[in-house]
Amino acid sequence: MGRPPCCDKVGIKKGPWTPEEDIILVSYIQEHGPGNWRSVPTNTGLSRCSKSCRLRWTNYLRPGIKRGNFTPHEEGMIIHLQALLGNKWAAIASYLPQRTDNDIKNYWNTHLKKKLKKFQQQAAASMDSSSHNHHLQPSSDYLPSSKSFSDRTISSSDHINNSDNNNRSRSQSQSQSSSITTYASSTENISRLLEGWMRTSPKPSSSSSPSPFIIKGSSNHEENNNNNDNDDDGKEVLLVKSVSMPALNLELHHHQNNIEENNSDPIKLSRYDNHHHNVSHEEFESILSFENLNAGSCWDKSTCDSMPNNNHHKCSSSEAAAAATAFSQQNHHHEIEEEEEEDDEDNEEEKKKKNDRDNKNNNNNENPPPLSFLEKWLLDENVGHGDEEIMELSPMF
DNA sequence: AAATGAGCCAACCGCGCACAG
DNA sequence: GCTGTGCGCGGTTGGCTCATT
Repeated sequence: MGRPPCCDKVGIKKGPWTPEEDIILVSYIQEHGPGNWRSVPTNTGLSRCSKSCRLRWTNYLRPGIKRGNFTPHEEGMIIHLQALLGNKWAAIASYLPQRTDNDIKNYWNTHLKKKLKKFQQQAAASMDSSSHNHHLQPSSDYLPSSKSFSDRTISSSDHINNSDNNNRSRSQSQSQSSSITTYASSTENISRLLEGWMRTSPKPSSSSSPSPFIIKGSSNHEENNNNNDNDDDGKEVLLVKSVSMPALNLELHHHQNNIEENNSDPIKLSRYDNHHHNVSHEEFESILSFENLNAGSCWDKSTCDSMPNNNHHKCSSSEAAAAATAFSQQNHHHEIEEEEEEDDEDNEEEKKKKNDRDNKNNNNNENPPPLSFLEKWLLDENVGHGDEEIMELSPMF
């Protein structure tokens, strides 16, 4: 007996959603909360299958979604996490609460894959040349200068990246211009649509699915990144999140206090997380440790074998991991440079502290396990980038 | 001006997992 | 333990726009 279709194929509308459909869907979810998707088409009269409704909501209508350009930080996150987790877009998206897995996946496929490939080639070339010097320098060193990956890519192939950037901006303007004719590209419509009701607490769903919203106090942090226009006046803002546990079932001990202090937000362990990432804290720490990430030669098969799901593609190349690490570091470095102009003193202090930590972690094995590269990175981001609220929603960080 | 190619992204499809009965 | 149902995930596609020829 074959699996029955999720819904009757007959009479099911496909293709782009219309404003009317969106309004209907949003109104329904406002009233009943997300979930129970099966009943949505029936109760709303939408000629869409339940999956389509869910997808439309999660990828587009859901409030708090950030669209548009990915920041260098986000790029670095994605590349890094992709190297670690493979194409686990949902898991990666859990680290970037404002981005949908679909968005990240698209961005990876259309931008980052190319960038990384190019970067790998450059890294390989650099390694070749450096091999003549009989020793492999740290990844952050064998990369030329302090220029960011993006910058270096531009310098090496301006036309490509310019076109890429142009594409991004083009895509932006395209979205805006095409919104005249292509409704699906306009988030503003939805934002306005949602604005009215987002500030009212949605009724708790009668079903077992809790409301995905948490109310967050007004925050300046939102201003820069949230394109959703929900907090344009700095009032109380509702941020989305059914905060699913970040991909690996981590319990980062030094964040535990924060979790406990802020445990008013229930943590929803997704099924995915529970069943696809049963990796121990130690394993992940080990995998993420700065040493492992930093030295391409350490990113060997044995390390890969300890990875969840043992995805070969994500570990198939130590260069990939090294490139990803270097990319992240370069991005991070680039951001620090940018920050320096604004907040020089604070960053100096932070960098000193960071260096101290790094030195301690690298030199003293008797100390508690070092912060993973990712942790440090994220922590530094949180300190140095008050405007980046990427991890803010995740109690893990 | 028209044809073609490339890039982008929203949406679809199929599969697998969890859970209730 | 089995079956049906609902949901989530990752891969892929289709259609749109812009750039190039």
